[in-house]
Amino acid sequence: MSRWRPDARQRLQQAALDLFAEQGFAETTVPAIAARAGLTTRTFFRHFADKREVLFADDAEASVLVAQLMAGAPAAAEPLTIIREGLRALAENRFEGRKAALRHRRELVRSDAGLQERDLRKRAALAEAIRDGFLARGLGAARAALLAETSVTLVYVSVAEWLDSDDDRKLDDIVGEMLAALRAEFG
Amino acid sequence: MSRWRPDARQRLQQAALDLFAEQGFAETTVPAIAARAGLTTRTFFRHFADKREVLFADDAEASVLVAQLMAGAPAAAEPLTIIREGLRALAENRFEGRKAALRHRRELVRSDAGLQERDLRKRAALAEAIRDGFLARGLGAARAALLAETSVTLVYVSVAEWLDSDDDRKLDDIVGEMLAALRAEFG
DNA sequence: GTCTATATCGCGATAGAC
DNA sequence: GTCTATCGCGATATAGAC
Repeated sequence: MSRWRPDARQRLQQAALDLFAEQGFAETTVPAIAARAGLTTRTFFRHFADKREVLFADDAEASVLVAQLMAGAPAAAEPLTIIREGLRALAENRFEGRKAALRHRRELVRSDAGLQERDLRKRAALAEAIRDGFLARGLGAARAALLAETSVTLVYVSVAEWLDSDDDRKLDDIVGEMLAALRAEFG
Repeated sequence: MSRWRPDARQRLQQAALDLFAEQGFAETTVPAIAARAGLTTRTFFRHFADKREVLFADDAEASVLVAQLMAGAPAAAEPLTIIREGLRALAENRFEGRKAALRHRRELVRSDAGLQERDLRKRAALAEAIRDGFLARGLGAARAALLAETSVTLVYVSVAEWLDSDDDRKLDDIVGEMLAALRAEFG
């Protein structure tokens, strides 16, 4: 029997999400989150670097997934093929099936400038992971950066369209359309 | 004889830049900035929303410039033409001739996560300005977003290359190369 | 776990500008 | 007189140090 109830991190996360939903992000203090989880403020900051991070804690997994995919792709694979396959895996693993939760988070992020900045940082981190993957595959710096940034653009524009739409279109189908649109634009 | 020395905003900005250079961003407190400018902390926050904003205060002008350019372009102009012309104007107006200062700012931004986030937000604001410009020209939402994000990618990847290079290449020439590279990639 | 620095913002008063 | 910039004081929350 342990001194602490388990899953402190999860409880903090849940408490935070609940309070954000109830009273908004800015109006929710860290002590309030910690109290609801039955923990101290100090413990909160041991699990999350700051209040914003609660909302993006598991976004880092996307970068890890991307790194694995890119390292595992055949040596001869074309960059564009890698991107298409990678976006498919990303859509399937990290987005599909979470539409409602992602919509909800999007609203929260829209309500606070600080959250928007953190969101952008996660996006930038994903771009870096992709860029590093291409660098590791021997591409030049500029080309790797260009491909990485464009990949992330595809993800974000597609996800936005997907979250806006009420039909049952698959995210990955939208990604395909966006890629086609991009090629039409710059072909 | 006035009660206040004029240019409070400029003095605050200069004091901040000096102190950031001397002791770093995180180590510089707002009271210290205000004191060096001969003002109070409260006055600092009336001019700048937060400590980070001092470094990016005039980035908003880029969005204004973009909005003007896009509104002024001929109705029949192709999106890609508008982008090419816009990036040329942007390079000329906001980057060319400021290489040393921009390099210095980049170092500062690299040193602090909060500054990185703010930098990304300014980048996002530029993308929004471009997207809005295309929307106003009647393009669909997805197409406008795709073109805007790609434009900003071109700017940032080009600027990074430009700041890294020690030769005298013009930023706009690098932009041209990047656009060509992008077309080669997705053509 | 406790303590504390410092960012940030609200409020009322004041001093010149127009 | 009204308007705006500034000051001075204070309150609170974040975040990090000890």
